[in-house]
Amino acid sequence: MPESALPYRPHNHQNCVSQALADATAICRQQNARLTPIRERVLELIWQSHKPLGAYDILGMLGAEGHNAAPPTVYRALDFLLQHGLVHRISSLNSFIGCTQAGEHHRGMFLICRQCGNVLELAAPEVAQAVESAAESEAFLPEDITLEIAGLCPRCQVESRHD
Amino acid sequence: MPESALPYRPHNHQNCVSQALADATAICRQQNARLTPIRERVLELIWQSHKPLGAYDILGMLGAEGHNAAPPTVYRALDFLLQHGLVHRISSLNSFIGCTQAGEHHRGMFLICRQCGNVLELAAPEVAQAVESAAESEAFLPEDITLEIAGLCPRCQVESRHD
DNA sequence: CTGCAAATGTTATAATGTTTCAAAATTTGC
DNA sequence: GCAAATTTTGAAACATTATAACATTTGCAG
Ligand SMILES: [Zn+2]
Ligand SMILES: [Zn+2]
Ligand SMILES: [Zn+2]
Ligand SMILES: [Zn+2]
Repeated sequence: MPESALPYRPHNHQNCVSQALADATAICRQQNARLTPIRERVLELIWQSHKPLGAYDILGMLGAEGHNAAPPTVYRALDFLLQHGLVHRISSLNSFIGCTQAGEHHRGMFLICRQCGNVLELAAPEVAQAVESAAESEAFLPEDITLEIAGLCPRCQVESRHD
Repeated sequence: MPESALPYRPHNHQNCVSQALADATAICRQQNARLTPIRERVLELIWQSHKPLGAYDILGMLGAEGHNAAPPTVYRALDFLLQHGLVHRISSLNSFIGCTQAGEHHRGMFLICRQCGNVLELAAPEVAQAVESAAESEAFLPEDITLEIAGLCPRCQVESRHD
């Protein structure tokens, strides 16, 4: 059993945030995209934790800090961040999470703890490979893969045995 | 390249419907569950094609045939059908599709054509295996797998080359 | 028949996401 | 620098998807 992955144990999360923002800045510069204040702030809010946020959660947070935004503001920022591979959308939760592999070409796979709500993004190339070969066996041309695993993270498994 | 799977080519679709309804009847009897007229009708509507239907599509169809139902009626029927493994929910589309392997224990994988809208459900045990072993490598206990592949079906690939 | 539990009806409301048009900011060509 | 073009943001209304709460009906066991 591996050392527990970041979301599931205490860590200096400020590092996660700073790193994500620095990466985003670099990626946007490289792609000639504008990481405007709103977009950056939304990204930062999403990175507040390893739990996904809904668009209206973000909207509420922006409101609480005085920036009275309407839904399109948030959805546009999210679209931008999705477009540039800085966040992922978790379909099964209607929510959004920071990408831990921004910049790299990848197909995310998400381990979602139903207990604590934390999400771990895995690269899982062998899964992507299996998916692609299954699709190919049906002559299907895959473009976008949604792969979300709900279950119990290591920590919450332990806790659930303490009852 | 395999023979094109059912959704992507002409076939006697009435067979699909009858089979699905017969299976549902058998499964419900076996599980002591009541396949009431509304539930059966919703299942039949979903099976009208191999394209997923939204809850409000179903609601509209029920309305058109004189049964003036409200949203909870449809969502309750859908919950029942989900519970008993007779339909699947496609998270990325907020819609529902008939299960082609009702009764068998399985984790569905869905190939969704973005052009024609048809959905093919695959068993893909080797993908499930890869997913489970990736989860295990993180000491994660998977319970529910959402695996939806959007792309182009064989037919629509051919058509898109005719432009 | 009677009483209980499951299923359905009904109304209202919550949560999520989009369209549209106007205003402001930023970039581009000169 | 400056005007035009483009991108971004603001704002209001609206559309879609889903649930809560409570009343009523139905099916069934005793
Ligand atoms: Zn962190
Ligand atoms: Zn957990
Ligand atoms: Zn068919
Ligand atoms: Zn197609």
